[in-house]
Amino acid sequence: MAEPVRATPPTTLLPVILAALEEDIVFGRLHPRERLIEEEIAARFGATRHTVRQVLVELERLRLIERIPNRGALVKAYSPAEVQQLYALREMLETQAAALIPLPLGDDALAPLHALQRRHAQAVAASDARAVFRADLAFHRALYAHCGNVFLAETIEELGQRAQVIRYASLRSQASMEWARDQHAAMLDALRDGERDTLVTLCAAHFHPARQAYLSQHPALLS
Amino acid sequence: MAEPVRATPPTTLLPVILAALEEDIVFGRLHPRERLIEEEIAARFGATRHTVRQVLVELERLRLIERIPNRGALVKAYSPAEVQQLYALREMLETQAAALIPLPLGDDALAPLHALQRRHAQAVAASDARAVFRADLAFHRALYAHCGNVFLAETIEELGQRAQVIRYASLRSQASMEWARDQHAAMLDALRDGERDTLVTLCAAHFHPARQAYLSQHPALLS
DNA sequence: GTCAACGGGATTGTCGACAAAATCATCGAC
DNA sequence: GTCGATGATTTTGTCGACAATCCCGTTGAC
Repeated sequence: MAEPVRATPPTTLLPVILAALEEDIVFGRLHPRERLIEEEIAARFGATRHTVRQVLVELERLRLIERIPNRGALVKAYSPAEVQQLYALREMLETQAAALIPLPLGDDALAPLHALQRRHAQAVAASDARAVFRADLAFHRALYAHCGNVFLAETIEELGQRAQVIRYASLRSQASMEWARDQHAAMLDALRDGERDTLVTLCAAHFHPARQAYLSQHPALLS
Repeated sequence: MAEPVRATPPTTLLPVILAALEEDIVFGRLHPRERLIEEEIAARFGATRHTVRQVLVELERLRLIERIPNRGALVKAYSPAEVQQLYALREMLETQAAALIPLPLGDDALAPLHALQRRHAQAVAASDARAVFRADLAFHRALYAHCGNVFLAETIEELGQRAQVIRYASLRSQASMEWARDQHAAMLDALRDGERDTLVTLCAAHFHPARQAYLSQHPALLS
């Protein structure tokens, strides 16, 4: 149990619980292999068990938990080999997507990206991990939306969500967050100036520190 | 409504309904945009509405239907542009996966693939569309399992499932099914002989006819 | 001492019924 | 004749309660 109950309007508790549990997992307040008990969660949020159940289904779809019939839900754990493979695939997809974005990107398209970049930078400045998390997600989604392939963009986002647990290991350090911020800025410059190679390189290397951090922090996850 | 009720043990109706609806959609007995009504389905299979509801959630996860809050579930439709993009991504991923499979593949690994190939060939010979469908799926899953990246294999399979609705447009013709069968055989030869270029080319071109068939059959899906 | 059967408590799964929302046909105003 | 409101009907969403299953500590036999 990590956070106190949050006062909310009587209906639509579902998205609140979903976001809360998502963050609990991503920020490591719930550890890999930890069990999620429906009734506990229901009590925490003042919701019915039915609502919690739907949230768990959704978390399973996001691959943040695993649900075993009659046994309950566990926070998913990734072995080092899986981390390597997941990141290899992400690198492949994001490289391809970066190669597909039409360059240079016009101001109409750049403006929203700059806005998201500012939001991210502000969150970093405020050391607000939760805001950094959300802003980073939004920035990458907006970036890859320009690759011209809805399914590629969707797949990249899904894999990003799956990697959130891993990524957070690096989000913890202020230095890493600042590094990501500067990389985002460099990406925007490359988009503006039409520097394809720079962009592709930036996208490919963007998440290496996260992988490293996770592997060094969880040396014993050889399940 | 397409099929009669099937007598089954009292419990675990869920997978039965899931498989039935999946085939109804893939084989075009349920058309794009057609509405799936919970109570009708429940009555057809003698299940409770709760069970049907879970099936619909699962079908949504497979991207075969779309569920709109308070409005119900619709069979998903793809616009020509989406079909192009989906197939472009599949081609990219399957090409990469084919490039990652260690060659030549040993007999231990080839034997199960040959078995699946035989199953597929028999289904084609019997003109059993349902069996062809399942066998084709199993063959490709087993093939790409050798690429060494679980997530890549999973993603390929998911995109394949999403494309099933489209793919079936070509599965209809006996000639197309025989063509697929011969391509599978050629893939196995390339795997055995270590002919990387042949394999990659085969994998990349494997589903072109399906895309063409879908686009020519649904010219008006420009939603 | 080990292991298998057993039971109490905890946890998940399913059901029937009711509530909320959307759809559709009808009706009236302009 | 078209358009917008109104109410009945269809359809989906949610709830509380009960059933099934699993977990785990205990007991007893060998």
